[in-house]
Amino acid sequence: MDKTKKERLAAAGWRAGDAGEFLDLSTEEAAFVELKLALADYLREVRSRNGWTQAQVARRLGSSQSRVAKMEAADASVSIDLLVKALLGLGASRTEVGNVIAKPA
Amino acid sequence: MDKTKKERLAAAGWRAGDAGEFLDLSTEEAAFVELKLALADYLREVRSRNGWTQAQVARRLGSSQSRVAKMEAADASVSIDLLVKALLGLGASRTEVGNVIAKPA
DNA sequence: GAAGGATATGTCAGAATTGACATGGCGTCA
DNA sequence: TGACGCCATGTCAATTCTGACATATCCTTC
Repeated sequence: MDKTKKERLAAAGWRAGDAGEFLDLSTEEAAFVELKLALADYLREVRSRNGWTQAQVARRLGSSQSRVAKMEAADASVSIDLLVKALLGLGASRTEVGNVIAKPA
Repeated sequence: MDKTKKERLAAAGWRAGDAGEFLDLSTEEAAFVELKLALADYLREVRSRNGWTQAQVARRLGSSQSRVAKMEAADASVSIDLLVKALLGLGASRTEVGNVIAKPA
């Protein structure tokens, strides 16, 4: 199973329980994917909490609706850098970002 | 002042106090750089705590000594993804990474 | 069930990141 | 002084990421 497929699957429906349950993710790979999912989920939460559309968020960040959708889906083409920059750009603090990453879902 | 120069300066000697003191970093840019510096510093700490050389760490991570040096220097060519993967690869937990990011230096 | 707004997915050219190599600097030891 | 180990910096080809566009899928509301 290639890396793309793994991230795709993980991003798709494996937020219940540990990602990498019967996927062949090493523990570090699983931790990485989970960390990314946590940020993606939080991004969506911040957006909906403020009643924004993906297009509005995209405008704020100087990006596009499709990329915001991919961010929220933790798509394989989205980096942690992008997610962190997006959260900071929407007003989240460094501490807030850290807590999202640290907290076990 | 361009982005590269800013990160370079910040990475060089501005860990005392807030980066972006008299640099023209916006608050989000400053938060991003500080976050990156925190991870870089922690990487160096983990390495020295274990008594490893940069070359040894590089071997463990499947990278090179020069890239590890750049990671620890929070070089502009280093992504947060790379820093996070490095820390996880050296045995740090997701929570540990989150705490490093969250803690106000 | 057509229309419209919102979100999802595929693709791609341009930009950014990465491992590797070369080389330079620094401290230590003989 | 020279040799050696460790860290820093510059460069670059290959890979990966990103914004943008096109298009598809969902929901509501009428």
